[in-house]
Amino acid sequence: MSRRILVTSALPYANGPIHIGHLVEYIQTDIWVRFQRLRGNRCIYVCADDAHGTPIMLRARDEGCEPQELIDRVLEEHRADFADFGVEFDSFHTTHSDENRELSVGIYERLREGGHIARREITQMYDAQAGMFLPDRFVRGGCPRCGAEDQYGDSCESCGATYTPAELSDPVSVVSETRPVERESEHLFFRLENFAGMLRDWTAGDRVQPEVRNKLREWFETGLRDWDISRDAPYWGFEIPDAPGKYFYVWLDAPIGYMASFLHYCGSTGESFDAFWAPDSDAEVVHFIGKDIAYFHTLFWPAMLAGAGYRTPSAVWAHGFLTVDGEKMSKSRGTFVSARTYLEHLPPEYLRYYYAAKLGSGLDDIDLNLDDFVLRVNSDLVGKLVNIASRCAGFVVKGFDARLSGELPEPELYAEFAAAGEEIAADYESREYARVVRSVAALADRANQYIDARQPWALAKDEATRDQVQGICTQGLNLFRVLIAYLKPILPETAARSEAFLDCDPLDWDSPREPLLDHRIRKFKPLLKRIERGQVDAMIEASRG
RNA sequence: AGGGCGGUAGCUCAAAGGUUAGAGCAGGGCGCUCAUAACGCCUUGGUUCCGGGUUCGAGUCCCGGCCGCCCUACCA
Repeated sequence: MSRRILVTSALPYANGPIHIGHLVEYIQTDIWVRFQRLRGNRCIYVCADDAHGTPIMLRARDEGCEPQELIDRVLEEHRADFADFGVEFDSFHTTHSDENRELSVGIYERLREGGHIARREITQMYDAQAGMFLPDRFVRGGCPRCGAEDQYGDSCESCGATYTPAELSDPVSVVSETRPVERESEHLFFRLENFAGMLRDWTAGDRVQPEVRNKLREWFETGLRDWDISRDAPYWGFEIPDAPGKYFYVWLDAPIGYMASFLHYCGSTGESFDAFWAPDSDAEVVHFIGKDIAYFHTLFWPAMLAGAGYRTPSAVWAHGFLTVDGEKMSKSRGTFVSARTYLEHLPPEYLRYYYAAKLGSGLDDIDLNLDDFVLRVNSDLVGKLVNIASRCAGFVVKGFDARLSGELPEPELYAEFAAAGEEIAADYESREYARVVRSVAALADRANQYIDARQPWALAKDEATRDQVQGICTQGLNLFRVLIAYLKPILPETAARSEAFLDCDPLDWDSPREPLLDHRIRKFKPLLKRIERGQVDAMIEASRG
């Protein structure tokens, strides 16, 4: 019986372009989604732009436009970037949508009715010049403990002290560059403590990774505090129905955006929303996120869902960050590469492949080593994998009218390749893509060894042995076909070109069971091009700023 | 500062406490010529970050350092 799975990636913030750091997550998720579909599972992949919050409001103000114009423009850019990287969403929506407003208000009201919302006065920094309350991060000043200059209003990057913005020496609003004042305001809070028991149970299983579970223990031990979910006008977001002039904090409606995007999908396809979100749903809901936002997704989010009468997620899977040549991405070093800039210099599948070659199931950061990237892609994909097809195709096309033989000379070898699919599938399922890539590369080596040992080029020269060449190349091409099937979640375009070359049905996970025999293939055209270090250098140069 | 995670060959990564720590790539040598200078065979390369400890046995477990990343609830 096939599974029904709703998959999400974290919502990119709608105030800037997608970059190669973001893409780790979307590529990781897309690979998993494509794998599930190839296995015959029903897998729906949704995402959205995170289109609310102070930074978007201020950015629009800076650009002299309405927030709506900004987020509309960014939405189109994001959609194009993802599409060009082969990230195949069923729905890429926006949190500033009717669906999200309806769901956010609904969840809020249910939480309120359940006694999970509290109101109380807090003191916050206020920028009189700009006429707005300031998030802690929008106040900068000297650290009260170590004296470091120009620190955020909530903590010091230099000594690690945590404090309130009022404690800073010489606090300055980053909005107006003036000194902010303290002002009282009533805020709404989500009473997370009400869900302490539920959350302990929920996080105890394998819904979260062991590293995250360790992390959560800390939160439980220090006690769950109320979560401030309102912001005062002016704020770009949804106004709270029973609190005029107050808006939902962007992080309240952001995860609800997952549901909203799915609801949007339901609207256009007739899929049942409740089948996935009702408390008794037997469908799976899986969130892919970065390790930095684990607590939003493993504390607030499941608690909100439980409190509002929805099902909780089946799993929340966090990944690490991207470094480039061992360091944080940096504009001055040119390693802060946008998705678009990458696409102007290199094919998207190479990045998909390289990320896959680095990704495991844990939270470790992954490194894009630019030298390694060039060598690895050229060696694995062109030198090993595509080479198998390239070296066999000519013999079959020229010598045998492009026709594959009626049987395999070494069915046992083929069976070994086909049998490897089980372990590879388990690795995809558990997000151990680096293991997938290693397994396939090892099989590609064996395929090349096979061809090397049989020496079809020598046999072709002798009339007595010429007939063996067709079988050997048929064997080689079938081994190639199996490997392409295994890599199809990572390299969808290459897989499509390979299917066209082999003139076979679209490959799925069961395709390797039956080899392609007594069948006409097409003329071979290079499936992938080798890359040169110069292309990477040009990309880095174009990203330097 | 506290907490979490990590540190293994030039590079990228593997190794349920158990042979002499392994692969791929890069480097060196040989072979081959079907293939996008692709492929095959052989080969160099290690104080497993440092210092202690537990154990018959430690890359792995414990303690203390160093380095990197993340979190610390109002950046998103």
